[in-house]
Amino acid sequence: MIDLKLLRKDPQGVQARLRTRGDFDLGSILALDQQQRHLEEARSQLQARSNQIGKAIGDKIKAGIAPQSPEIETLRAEGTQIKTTLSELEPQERELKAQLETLILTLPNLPSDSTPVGKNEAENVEVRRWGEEYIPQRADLKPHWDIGEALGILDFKRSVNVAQSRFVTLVGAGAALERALIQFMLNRHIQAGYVEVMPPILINSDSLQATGQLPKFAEESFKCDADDLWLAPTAEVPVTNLYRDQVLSAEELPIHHCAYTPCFRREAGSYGRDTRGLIRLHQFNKVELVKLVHPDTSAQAHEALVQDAATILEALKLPYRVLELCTGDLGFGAAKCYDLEVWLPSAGCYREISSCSNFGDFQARRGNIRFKEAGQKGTQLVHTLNGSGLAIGRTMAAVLENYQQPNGQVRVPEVLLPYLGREIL
RNA sequence: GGAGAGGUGGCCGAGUGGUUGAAGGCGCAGCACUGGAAAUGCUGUUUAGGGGUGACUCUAACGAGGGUUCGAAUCCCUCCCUCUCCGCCA
Repeated sequence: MIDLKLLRKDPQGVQARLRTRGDFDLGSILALDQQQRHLEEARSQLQARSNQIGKAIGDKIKAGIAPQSPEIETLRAEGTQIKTTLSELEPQERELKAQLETLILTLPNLPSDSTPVGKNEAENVEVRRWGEEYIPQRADLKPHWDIGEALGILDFKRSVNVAQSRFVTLVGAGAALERALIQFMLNRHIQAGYVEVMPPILINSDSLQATGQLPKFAEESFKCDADDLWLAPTAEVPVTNLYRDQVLSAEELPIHHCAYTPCFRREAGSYGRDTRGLIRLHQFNKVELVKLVHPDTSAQAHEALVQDAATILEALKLPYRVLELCTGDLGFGAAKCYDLEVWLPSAGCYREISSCSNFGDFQARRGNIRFKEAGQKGTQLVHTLNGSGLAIGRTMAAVLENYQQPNGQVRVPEVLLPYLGREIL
């Protein structure tokens, strides 16, 4: 959620920064805000008088004046009068506030000053590449689904029986590889200082609203209607929401978490895309990195987060590149975002495997996640960041494709040997 | 699923209609004491919104929403959540 005070103070400035992401109607928000404040002023003045009356009656009764005396009856009558007026103003104000909230919740975050301006993904900026010497140089490279099915470790067909299309069953070495990847990544991150958490993955609506998936992207998540709970689309949601409505002390920051969870996405609106393989499934595993930090350190924390995710790809010797997303391609809540894209030889291109975002105070304001500096008055909003470290299914795809051998076998990346206990899949 | 208890400030915890924004404690900050510290003593310390350049000021908030009343943390209703015991179950 963007800062309403900032919007009030500098509407042009906010408008200009938002325009780099699309068209948004700030005028009606400002108008509602002004109306609401007028009402609030009128209402609070009435309440002040009402409080006076209440106190005066109390004092008089205490002083021994009879409760039924005309003096008190007059005050009582005025009190009743005020109450009638208030009972009209209050619902109006509440309604305005609700409208205002609805509108402001649908506004995306302001891009950071350093985010390149651009219309869409074509204008993202490539920051660097790594590992081109590891790119397989052969003509007969197969896509990972062919490799996996031939080895009998990926079963898409029978998964349709069990669920739907866009689900997979991992068999034998496939399941073992998935587990190994999870374990390997978590161990790395824990070593780097992240505290592992295993959060609930059925989550409530407040949580989704705090991190920005609601109200705008309800159709992207699976919902258990009977219980008013949702399947987490990413561990970002439950992990960040561990701190919702809390006041942390400054010394508790920074908070670094890593988490393995399954993730569930409806992938509405991407029906034709990536229909085969592990790239776009309704259910997939992911190791996520989440940080809550002091605002002064969030930029560095972001760079470090990207590097922590990239380290995994380097350890697996998977070629990748780093993109900085332009304003037009930025996720809803992100102020700044780097994508890591891994090399997929069968497609001959890089595909997203991690998205590392700095949300600034956007999520913290929605989720009311604050911290207090010892000895200072008031509270401040934390900055939240997160990134995949990494998406397991896509990593598996990259491993199968980059490590495939001419005879159809797949070599196991060196760093996974201790986890898998075999050199060949 | 059945029975009961409860939701109060950063935390613990009092408080059943009128200076209760809320006792007390912890924590935190300042001061005193000390060579320095600990201990101790004193003082201060909620958040959010509005108005004002500012000192400051108004309002709201004791799980949420409604009701009674001139006045509600306190009484009534509805909902949500947590805990304990029993049952069932991975």
